[in-house]
Amino acid sequence: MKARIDQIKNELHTQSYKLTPQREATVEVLLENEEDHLSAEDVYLLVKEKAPEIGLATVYRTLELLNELEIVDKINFGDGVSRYDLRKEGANHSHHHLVCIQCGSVSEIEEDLLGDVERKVEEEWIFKIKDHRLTFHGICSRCQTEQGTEAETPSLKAAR
Amino acid sequence: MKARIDQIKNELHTQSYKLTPQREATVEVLLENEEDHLSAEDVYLLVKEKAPEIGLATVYRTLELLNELEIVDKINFGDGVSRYDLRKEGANHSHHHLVCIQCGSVSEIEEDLLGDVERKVEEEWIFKIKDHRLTFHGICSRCQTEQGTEAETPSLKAAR
DNA sequence: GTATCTGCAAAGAGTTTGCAGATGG
DNA sequence: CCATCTGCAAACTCTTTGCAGATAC
Repeated sequence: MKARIDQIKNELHTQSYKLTPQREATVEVLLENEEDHLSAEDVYLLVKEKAPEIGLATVYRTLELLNELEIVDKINFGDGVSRYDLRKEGANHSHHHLVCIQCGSVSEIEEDLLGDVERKVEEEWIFKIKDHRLTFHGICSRCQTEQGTEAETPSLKAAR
Repeated sequence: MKARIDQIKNELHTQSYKLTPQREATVEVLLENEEDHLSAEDVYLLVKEKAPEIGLATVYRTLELLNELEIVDKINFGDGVSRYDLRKEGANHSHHHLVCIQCGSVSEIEEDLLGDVERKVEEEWIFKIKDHRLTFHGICSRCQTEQGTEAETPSLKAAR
């Protein structure tokens, strides 16, 4: 994790972006919550704990920047907010997501499931694939056993 | 198409929703533009040609209703707008999309490519899949040949 | 030193909602 | 008839932007 943060700092340097404390704190928050698909607001609140003077606009600007540098993926689960998901080191494809329509939890699948599918699409539709988004909506294992559990992740409003 | 519209009307009836001229016009527009991934605004402008008195709010309400009845899918390609995509007759899974990052065009893949993948996910992650969203981002066949074509679909702002 | 970055507040875009009047069944 | 639906405008939410002062390099 130490290594990863230095790597990101380095990436900023190389592209001659300044490494401000705000950007540093934002990256730290993203690393500390890698599993969590945070919205800009979520990130803002967490960064505020480290750097109380930060403004929401700066968080948006930083996330935007990190998205352009392909350090995070901006994703969207159909509720009204963008979420920001750290790319795995060296990954050039976004990973997949399982969104539970009962409790709202989101989990990740690292494994690349689309190798065969992509080969087929590139060939049959003559489409040069650069990235993909794959999300499954359904019932997570916990909700399948624990009947009738209510929303656990209030920040994820039900996809309308 | 005549059949499909009656089927949708029937669906509304069955659920005891009223069949107003506004709803009828909206459904017609969706059917006439099945290929087009219209935004609410797009739908509004098209419906206005048939029924000039309609309000944008009604379009939103109708699209929302059709989404709940699973007649349309509300989808999101990462630009700021929701798009509404008519489900194919009898389809219980959303189809797939190819979004060109050069010209912004969106095309569809009807074929279900995810059979094997879904079986694997359900088994290994113990996740009961109800629906999926699969979008590929890349270069469409036309842009691969015609070098440097500019945005053709101005309504699809580049995903930020 | 100075181009870049920041916080703030205001603006913008998309979507939702409250309400009073209209209307489909 | 009357519950549901509509148009309008205002409200709301998320995100972006303009600006003047601050700061990394």
